[in-house]
Amino acid sequence: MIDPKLLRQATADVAANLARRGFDFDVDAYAALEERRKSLQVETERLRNERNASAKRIGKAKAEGDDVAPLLAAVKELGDRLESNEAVLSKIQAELKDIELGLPNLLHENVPDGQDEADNREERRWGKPKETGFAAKDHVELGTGLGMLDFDAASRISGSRFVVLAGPLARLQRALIQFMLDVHTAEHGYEEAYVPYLVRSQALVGTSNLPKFEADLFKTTDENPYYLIPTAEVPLTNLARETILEADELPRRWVAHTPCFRSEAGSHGQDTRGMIRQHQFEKVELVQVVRPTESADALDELTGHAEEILRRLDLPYRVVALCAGDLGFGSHMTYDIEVWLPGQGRYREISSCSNFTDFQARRMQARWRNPDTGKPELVHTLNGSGVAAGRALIAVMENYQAEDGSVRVPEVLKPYMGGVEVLSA
RNA sequence: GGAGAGAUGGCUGAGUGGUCGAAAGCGCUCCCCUGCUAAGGGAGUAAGGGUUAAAAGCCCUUCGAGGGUUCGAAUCCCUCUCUCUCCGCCA
Repeated sequence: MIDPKLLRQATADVAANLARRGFDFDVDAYAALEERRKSLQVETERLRNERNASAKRIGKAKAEGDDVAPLLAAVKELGDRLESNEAVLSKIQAELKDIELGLPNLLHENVPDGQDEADNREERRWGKPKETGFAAKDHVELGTGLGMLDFDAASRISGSRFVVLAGPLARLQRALIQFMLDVHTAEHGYEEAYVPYLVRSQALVGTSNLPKFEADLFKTTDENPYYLIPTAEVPLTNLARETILEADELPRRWVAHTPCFRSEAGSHGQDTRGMIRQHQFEKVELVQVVRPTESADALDELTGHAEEILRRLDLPYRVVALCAGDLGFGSHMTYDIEVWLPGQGRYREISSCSNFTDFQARRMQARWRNPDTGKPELVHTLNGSGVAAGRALIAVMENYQAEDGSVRVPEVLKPYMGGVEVLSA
């Protein structure tokens, strides 16, 4: 959520910033509603004050044994007026809240202009796509050739967009996850967490997946539903929910491996081949909760933590700054890391690192006590994939393939593979 | 799944219709005293919101959540959520 105060006072500036995303904010409708809210709230609070004062007088009169009947009559009419005012006010406040929850985050000034993926700005590249000397296979061909990747079995069990991994390939994914967790906890200062995979709607409102993106989520059917997490960002960021952290507790850094569940309604037709886009995939997620002044640096640092994983795996990648039109709803600034996939002959997203500033913190009332003011203030939250394990598996398969369809195990994963050094049929 | 108890400020915990945003303690901040770290004394210390250019001030809301009774609710009634204890079941 954008600061409601800022929204009121600088409505035009906010609208101009959001327009860079292609977001059309109806300023006049908002301003009219806000105007009504203001006059009605002032009046309602005045009536409440009157009512409270009367109630106090009655209490006092009673204590002194006076007749309270005339006082009671006077306050009756007040109550009716108050009631009708309150009803209208809460309706208007709910409408305003809906508007506020529907507004995306303000953009950082360094976010490039643009409408979609094609306008993202490349920041840097690491590693060079290797010359194989033969026609590189994609992960589907490699995996099915090894007999370790089975989409048919998955579809018989669960339908499309699921996969079954078998044997050493399943283990290779697990090795990737262990490796990433070890690096982030031992070297990058993250605390490992095990978190719920089913969450309540309020947790998703906190991270700004709800109310706007319900269609992307799986949910259970009862009247008080659980949602399956689309990313560990949801439970991890909500660890700071409704708390006031002391200054010396910041920054908080959490890492977790979880499965992620995405309905991805509307994405049909895209990436239908292979395991690029699945309803269920594994990911190691990094979350940071920091002081507001430190979030910009923290984003660079966090992105570097994710990059380090790819470097150690010796996977070529590039980093792009997402343009205004491609940026996620709650993000202030996002770097995507794209890994080289020889089978596709191009870079594909494997991590997305974002600074949410106070956007999520305001929704979940995640605060810290600023020693300068002594007052609780909103923290800034960040998250990034560190990295997506399913896609990392694809990248390893395609980048470490040999002409005969076998796949070498990357050096850093060998300790996790129980002696297996090559995956072969 | 069954039975019972509970949810109050950063924390512990009192409070069963008005003078309660809430005793006391801990913690924290400031001051005083004390010629050593210790100890003692005093004052202050919840959050959210409105009004304001901003602050001060004033006002509103909040004692798990939602609804109700009442002129007035932390306190009475209803529903829900969560926590704890015991039993059952289970990994």
